[in-house]
Amino acid sequence: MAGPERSTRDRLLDAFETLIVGTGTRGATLDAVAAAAEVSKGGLLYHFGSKDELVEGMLERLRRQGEQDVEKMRSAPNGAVDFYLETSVDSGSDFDRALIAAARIAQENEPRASKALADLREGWFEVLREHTGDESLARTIQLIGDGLYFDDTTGLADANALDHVRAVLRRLSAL
Amino acid sequence: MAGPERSTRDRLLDAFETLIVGTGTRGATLDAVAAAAEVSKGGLLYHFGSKDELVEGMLERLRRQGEQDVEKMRSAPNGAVDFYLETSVDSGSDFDRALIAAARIAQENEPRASKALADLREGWFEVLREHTGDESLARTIQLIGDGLYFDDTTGLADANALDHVRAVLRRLSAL
DNA sequence: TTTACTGTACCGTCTGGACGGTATATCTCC
DNA sequence: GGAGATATACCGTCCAGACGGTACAGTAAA
Repeated sequence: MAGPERSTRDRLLDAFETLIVGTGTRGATLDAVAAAAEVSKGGLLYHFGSKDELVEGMLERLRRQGEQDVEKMRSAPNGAVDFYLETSVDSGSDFDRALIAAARIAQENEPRASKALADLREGWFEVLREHTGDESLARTIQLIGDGLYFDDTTGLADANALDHVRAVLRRLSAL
Repeated sequence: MAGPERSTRDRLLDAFETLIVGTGTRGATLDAVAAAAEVSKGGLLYHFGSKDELVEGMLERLRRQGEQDVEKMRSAPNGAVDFYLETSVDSGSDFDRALIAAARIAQENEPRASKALADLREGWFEVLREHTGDESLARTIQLIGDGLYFDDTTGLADANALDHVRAVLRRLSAL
């Protein structure tokens, strides 16, 4: 374990997200989060005074990760559209995990989580519109990305989905 | 209240779904479901011996509703594709509610819910492929539908989304 | 001395579920 | 036809355990 020495705070957020993704918010109890991060419950509550602060901390980190992702998307070698679609299927990255966790929380009627996701989506949309020069197409691509994400996180994944989408987009751009 | 006399069983399932959709599975406690259905907790447990049986009952009803929906889609006057897209945004129907509730449960690592949804999606896909004669396009349309659903249930809805999709599809069919 | 924890003990509330009871309708045997 | 048995559809209470959170004494390192 000579890794990059992840801070306890980050390990707690990692554990929180992983539990939410794996078992839903029900499974992400304070005890479970502390145990998964190999920290005592007292230790968890030292960093995050309540479950709500844990959520807040997670969303804050997501926003930072999101800004970086939009940057990467903007300068992706194979183009923004392909970058967006490719990263819409869960690759298991930290960012994917944070995104799925936030979506789960958003569905529980948490306006802060919905807001964070909406802001992120706006960032992606801007880049998609710039690169396609077409609002309708940009929105449609974003919906396809959402669909890929949804399927992935609901156990409905289809390995060939991305190829089908690419085929259709190729036909469109041939116009 | 001269209505069609919904059975207690159905009212319990209605309440269960409504609570899941509104507040996530956390909010759908036995007490809350019983109260919402205006039945005592004992009464609930008479019809569904455990929370698991409540889930089972819900999925069973969803399967029946799903079969009917595929029938309707098959013979929709404006075509199957438009029917599918239009019913992918939450109209507040019983079927929509059941579908959203099932998706929530599926995300909690419940293989039975994932299976029920996957079967349903297969039914829709068959019809989409028949009507488009194109597997890639059918899959892509299905992804767009999933995206519409996801956005709707995550508080990210965009009123014009459907119009943008229609515009893109029109361009495609012009080929 | 401050920071970053560990560990244990505890509290009030909520949760799933068990259980005993009740009202009413239907069926059974004489 | 009347007495009793049985089934159906519930009600309301109780309990053990889990949960979020508090409190606090101790520790090891910088």
